[in-house]
Amino acid sequence: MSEFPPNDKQQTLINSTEGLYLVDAGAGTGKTFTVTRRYANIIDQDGVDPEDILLVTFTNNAAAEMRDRIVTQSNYGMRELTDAPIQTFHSLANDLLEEHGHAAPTHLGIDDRITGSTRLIEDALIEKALFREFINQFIDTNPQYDDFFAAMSDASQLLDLIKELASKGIFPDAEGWHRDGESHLDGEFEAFESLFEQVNEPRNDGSKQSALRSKLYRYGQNKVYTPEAPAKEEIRGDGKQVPTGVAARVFEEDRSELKAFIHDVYHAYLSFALRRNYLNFSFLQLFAFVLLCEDHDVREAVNFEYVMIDEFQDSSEIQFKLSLLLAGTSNICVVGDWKQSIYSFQYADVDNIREFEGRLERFAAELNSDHERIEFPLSPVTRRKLDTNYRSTQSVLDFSEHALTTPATGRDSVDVAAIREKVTSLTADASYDNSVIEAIQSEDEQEAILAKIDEIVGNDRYAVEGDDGELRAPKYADITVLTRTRDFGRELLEIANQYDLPMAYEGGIEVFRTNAAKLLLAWLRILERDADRGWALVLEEAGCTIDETQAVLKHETYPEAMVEFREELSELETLGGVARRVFECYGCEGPTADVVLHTIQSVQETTTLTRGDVIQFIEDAIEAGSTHDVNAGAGTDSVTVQTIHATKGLEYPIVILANMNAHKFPSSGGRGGNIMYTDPVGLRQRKHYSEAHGVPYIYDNWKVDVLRRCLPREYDEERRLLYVAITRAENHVIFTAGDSPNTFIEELPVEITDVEPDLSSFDLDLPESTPFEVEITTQAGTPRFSPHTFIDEGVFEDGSGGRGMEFGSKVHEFAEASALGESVTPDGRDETNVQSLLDSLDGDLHAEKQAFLPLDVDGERVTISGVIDLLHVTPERAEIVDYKTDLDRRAESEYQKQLSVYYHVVAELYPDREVTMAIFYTSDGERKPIEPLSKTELRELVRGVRNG
DNA sequence: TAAGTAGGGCTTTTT
DNA sequence: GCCCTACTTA
Repeated sequence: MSEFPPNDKQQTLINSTEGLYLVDAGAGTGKTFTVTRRYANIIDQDGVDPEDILLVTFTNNAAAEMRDRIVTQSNYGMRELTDAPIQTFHSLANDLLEEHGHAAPTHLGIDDRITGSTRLIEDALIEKALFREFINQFIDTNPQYDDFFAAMSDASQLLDLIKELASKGIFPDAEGWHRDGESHLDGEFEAFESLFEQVNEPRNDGSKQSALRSKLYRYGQNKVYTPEAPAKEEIRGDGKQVPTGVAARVFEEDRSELKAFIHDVYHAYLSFALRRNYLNFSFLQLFAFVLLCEDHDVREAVNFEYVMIDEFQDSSEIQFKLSLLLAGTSNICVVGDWKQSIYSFQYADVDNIREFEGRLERFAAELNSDHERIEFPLSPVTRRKLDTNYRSTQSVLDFSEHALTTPATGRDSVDVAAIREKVTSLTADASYDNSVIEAIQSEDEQEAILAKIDEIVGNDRYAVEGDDGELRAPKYADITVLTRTRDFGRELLEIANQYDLPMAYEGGIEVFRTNAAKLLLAWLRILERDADRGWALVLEEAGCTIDETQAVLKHETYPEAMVEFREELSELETLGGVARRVFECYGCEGPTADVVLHTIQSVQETTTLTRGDVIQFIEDAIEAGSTHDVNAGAGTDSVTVQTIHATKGLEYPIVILANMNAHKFPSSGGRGGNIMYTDPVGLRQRKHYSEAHGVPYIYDNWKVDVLRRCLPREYDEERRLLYVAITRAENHVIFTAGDSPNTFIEELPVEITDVEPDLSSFDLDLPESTPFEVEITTQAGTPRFSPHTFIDEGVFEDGSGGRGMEFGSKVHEFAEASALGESVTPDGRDETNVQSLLDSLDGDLHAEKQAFLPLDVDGERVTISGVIDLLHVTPERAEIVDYKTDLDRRAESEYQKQLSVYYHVVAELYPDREVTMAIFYTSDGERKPIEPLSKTELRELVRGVRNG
């Protein structure tokens, strides 16, 4: 960035030191430069000391950089600024608690102290392990909450909820909730109702049902509701809209017990953490807030005369409130760019910057409700803009704006005019504009990326600006590959290594998703209980096909060398030793394996985990994709791969925006995952538990099912992510996609070119073979054709699939309910038919059974397999039932072929029974008998498939 | 021909 | 849970 001297707008801001400022500083507009200059300007005034100015950043790196730059721009030296409050919210909170906050927990009715030895738990996985320890203990000592835990699939999700509440400033105290916290848990009916009405508007001038009604057409499917749950027809109504009364009906619920439960878990966990002498990031801010809120002397003692907050779009609700408590005057300056707000999962709330004035008023009023805590005036707020971009060409800047208004899905409608109005367009400072903006698509996307990089390097078409300001041909180091997911980047890196293309991954790697960690997990599973899941992976690694693996698992004929290795491992005393031996055996070395080893050892040291717990820990780590920094020594001239989130603030001459594929880039917005969630619908539990007929049983909560459908999916943050990625580029932007380009890339004003990657000039360097040579001698290993293969080959028409599986699980559900003496209200056509079918049957039911039929075709052994929807066995008969909708009736003859595969298997299984087949139609409940084809006829079919 | 219904495939980011 | 696509219905 060449921004010397400051431009007019920067200079104005640098000079405006008194009063409230909201600064819209877009990408590459010299924000850091201006902020540090402003800081230098303030500090050079008479009577102002470094400790009077708070400068908040969001990363420690940013804080260090700010400090460096201030030193070069002010009369102060590094030594004088060492203790200056230029830091993150978290480290500020840490300092505050250390100095003044030992008694902070008492304000929440917790009789424990924060001490100098209180640790900060930074590793999310370690905290999760500690939380699990806590919650198990809590469950044991609080039997009154058994109902709640019974309805939860994973109690550790409560930790996410606690952290979310903490980020909003909702804390428990001894009696209830701190200050007005509880009101946020109740939700607001008006807010919910307006959401409800929005999604319940009929579309196409009233001729089309509302989005909500459309979504609810599957209400109750694969669900078991309590008998009081209204029928689908009642919920959906018979017009174009869901009846208005439904909004109130789903909202109204007595949540007092649920709130009490959450309160007690939350409060007990805070106590547990303090007792065990640790805090997490959230609790650091929580106690700092409580301290500043309740201890008026401390608050007044730490007040700052000037407050500056950088990257304000990344702040959370509690951080906004903390800022107000920390400010002693109205000299507050927040700097940020709403277009770059991409950290909502870290509780960043983009409305802090978008609705700045409104929130300022509201938060201050809340804080002043019982005591004058914010004493300075809240207006006027002066808005300022920085709009000269020193990074990119005008082409890149103009193009980047499209990202903010691009529909993310086929039906996503964007209010283009409204967004454009809020965007401050940037003007490029660059004197040239040579940008190439292009998109490529290939079945082998990763190879295509490597080929593209090879094409770019040394190519004047992609010229970049050199240190002397002249354009020159690009090097590897000029290129960065940005992806949304770490997965893709890691795989790309592996392939690049195979082709010897210089590439380095920057940022945290999901070390537990590497092969080394998966192998370790597999062997631990084998040691623990000979688990099939462990053996399967180990066998696969040794080169077994899926069929061979299945055969080995079934007969437990594990290869001798592997059994010996297991014995060897079982004699090792520590898990660290096991890990080391496994890695040694498979030749896993290097920094990644070291990190896995180190983490396993430290988990065992800090907690009291058994081997089974460690298995669970690794499973969590894989699932959570938890990352650890790995120092992979990269060469000097190499391509950088990183996630978009990791690149904020950085810039590269050439950006390759990869993996622009459907289901990859525009991912789930909205809210999901947690079983409990808040705002605007209040605290809810997804399932609830009830005692019926003395047998515990869990029902789905129909109200939550409806509520969730009222909360629309938002893609705004996805668009901003795309924007952030594009604005990293100084000169060129290249999008890449596989065979399913997403809507974004298709809607952006860039042409997509199909390419065939040519990597023939590279030397392919494949990894070594595995340590176990396995020879499997069973019938398995021959090609196996499933009915789906037939479909793929065009022998059967498409149209089979999910219904049968759904039917199978329905059968389980209903049968289980019936065994428990439950009465489940059949809801909808499918359920009614399942129920009537079950009523008409006696004997044994087998749902979702897989069958394999071996056939000799032209002297070769071929196995055909498939899933049986339902097998009904009585002493006399065995009936195969396939479940179809009316939709499929026309394909009856095709299903006859499929069912016949099962027929012969069942006939062999039950030689003394009469085997029959039937298709059960859901539309009218008709049960239609089907005649089986002979083996000869099936052989003919296989021949047809194989000969094309 | 537009609207409604059903089935298949997918599901992340980290101070 | 949601989007896309294929199919049915009025």
